[in-house]
Amino acid sequence: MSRPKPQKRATVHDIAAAAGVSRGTVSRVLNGGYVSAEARAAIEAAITDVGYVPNNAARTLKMRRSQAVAFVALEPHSLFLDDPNIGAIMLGANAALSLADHQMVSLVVESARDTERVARYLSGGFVDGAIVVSARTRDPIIKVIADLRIPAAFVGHPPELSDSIPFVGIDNVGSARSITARLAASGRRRIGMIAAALDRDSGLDRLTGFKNALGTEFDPSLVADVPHYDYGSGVKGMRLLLEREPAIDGVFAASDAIAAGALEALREAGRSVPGDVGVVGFDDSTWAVRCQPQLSTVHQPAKELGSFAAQLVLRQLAGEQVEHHGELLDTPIIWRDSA
Amino acid sequence: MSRPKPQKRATVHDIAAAAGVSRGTVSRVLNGGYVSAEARAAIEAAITDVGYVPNNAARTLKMRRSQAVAFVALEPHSLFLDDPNIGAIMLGANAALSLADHQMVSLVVESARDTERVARYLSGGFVDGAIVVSARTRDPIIKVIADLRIPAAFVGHPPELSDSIPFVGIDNVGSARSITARLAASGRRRIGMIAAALDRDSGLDRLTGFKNALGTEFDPSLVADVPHYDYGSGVKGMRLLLEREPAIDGVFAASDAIAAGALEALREAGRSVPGDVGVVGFDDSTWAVRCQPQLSTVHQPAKELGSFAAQLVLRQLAGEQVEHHGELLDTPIIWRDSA
DNA sequence: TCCTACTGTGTGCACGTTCACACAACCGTA
DNA sequence: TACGGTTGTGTGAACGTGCACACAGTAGGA
Repeated sequence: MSRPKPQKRATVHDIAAAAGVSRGTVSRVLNGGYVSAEARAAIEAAITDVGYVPNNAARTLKMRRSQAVAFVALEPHSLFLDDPNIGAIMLGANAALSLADHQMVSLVVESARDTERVARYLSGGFVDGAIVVSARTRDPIIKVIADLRIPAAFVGHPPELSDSIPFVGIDNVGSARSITARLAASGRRRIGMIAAALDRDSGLDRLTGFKNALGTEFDPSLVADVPHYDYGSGVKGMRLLLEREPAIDGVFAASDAIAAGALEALREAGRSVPGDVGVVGFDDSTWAVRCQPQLSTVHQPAKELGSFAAQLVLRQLAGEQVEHHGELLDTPIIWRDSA
Repeated sequence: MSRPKPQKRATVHDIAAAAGVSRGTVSRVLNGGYVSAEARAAIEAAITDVGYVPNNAARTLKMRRSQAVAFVALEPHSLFLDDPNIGAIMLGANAALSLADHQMVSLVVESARDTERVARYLSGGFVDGAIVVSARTRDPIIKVIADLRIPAAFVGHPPELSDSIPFVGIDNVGSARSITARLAASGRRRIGMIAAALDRDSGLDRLTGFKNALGTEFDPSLVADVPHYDYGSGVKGMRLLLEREPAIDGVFAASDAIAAGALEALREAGRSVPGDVGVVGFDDSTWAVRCQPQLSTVHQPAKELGSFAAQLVLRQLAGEQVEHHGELLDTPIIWRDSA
């Protein structure tokens, strides 16, 4: 296997030689310390002259600090292609890390092969901490991260074995209960739910909140269980509900994408929204305002989630002892036209 | 500023001591070489015993290879929130790099501050190469990458100063021409375009293709110029076109998101699609099948673009001399219901 | 004059890894 | 017996950086 040429690059030694000083003085120019004006000038000239850039690998090795934090995205297929929130979470995290002069590097885990490689990457000293998004309870990477004892934070409900790792999320149970209650308060009698991702806490919690809101009126036959938070699942779920209960007049969809699909199925069945059926979603993603009619939904503060998770990691990096029970951000209900 | 505890981790020295051998032998177990069965067994036992993981920073420093490739996303706001393609491109690149046992780390550039920090990261030896997506011609990071002489590849049309950097893209001019021609062939007389992102080559090229297809029939007043590839721009652009030419009967939208917005504006104006107006989009993103009616559009092979760009970088990493004029992938036209 | 404080500079070492080299057994053959 | 090849192991150096330390010169005060 042919290796490429080493691509020789300037080091502190080279600029030291060029400026006629020692490596130590160069280091002091770069990192602060007592340096005479003429030495500083000569060194800075030499630096721009040879186009010197510090070698991060060496610096990291010595300092045990890489100034980088990983953003680990699990199940990226559904995440990147169906869930518009992930982008906002990333941007929020990036902004917060950027302010603290840290680099965010995002890692995509889509296969077992990836899990192993990412674990190697995380443990290898390239990053100081990790933000983990959308972890299924059973994902092996979680145990890896817990074992590494690397400063970390979860976005979303924490998996059970992560009691040592802080998290930030939203109150899925409470939010689902609130919006369902509001839907019921608008006079709807037969309210169903299209529940998704019941293998994840977010999915389970939204279902629980729905049950709580309806209390004794809850009818299990009015819950359609679909695998994903996506549009296609919404179409299928709504068709199923209409088949089971033609008199249905209210639907809580577990995500905006699902709600959009439900609207399509309702249109197909000749029902008007919100006239015949009231529909509410979850996320307040870009889906919500694209639909006809626009969706009433639960606002998920995606950017803030990313930003808060980044803070959690940064605080641990600063040596602070972070309380581990996590934080839930507010989720205001946005009432539009679909219910 | 308090630094966190060094978090002492096992090194080759530790396992060497635990197994009663020298560091060299441990290295040989890890990287291959002549090792006796009993030494190997003792070392492997010690490794799992202390939970040893190699330090990548040290390895990178010595080897001058990090086995990581950066995925640089410029303008992430519009990219992550409006353009569903970026996710697919990322996944394609990740899959290809994963197969070659490389780690993809994606970097988000959203401000000047980011540019500088990412430049430092790229040049600091943490990555062996870079894939750059959606580069505006004028983005400063491009010059940085060119100057670094790091193996790189662009997704999309290459900016002018990147003649030393290979790229993979699609034939925006040809694709736009083809789908416009097909729209014209279906009997439409007054065909307009909602053109977007004219500060990017993709945007300019799609407009050029549109002009080419219409030839002498091209009417500049039927081009609405909007800033972004997003839904809102589509709504505004279509309203503008309807105002300028009420008799318009065909529209080429520069993206599916724009086309979706155009459908909304047309619905609002009481026009039927495809009855009164035929609409075609570009990208074949998830938008295309969410719309009512579903969009006729140009399929953009997003996953393949990512994968191909990764190959370009990997080939350079393997020492291969890559031809620099780039490659254009096929973009079949998908004809659905909107025209 | 001597001591202390401050400014400025050079040298050695360590971070954890890989690799080249030296060397030591062992085996088969001349 | 002596030689060369194979298998197996240990040692030293180097990758590029930052920091502790040593040291030199100057200035001010006792």
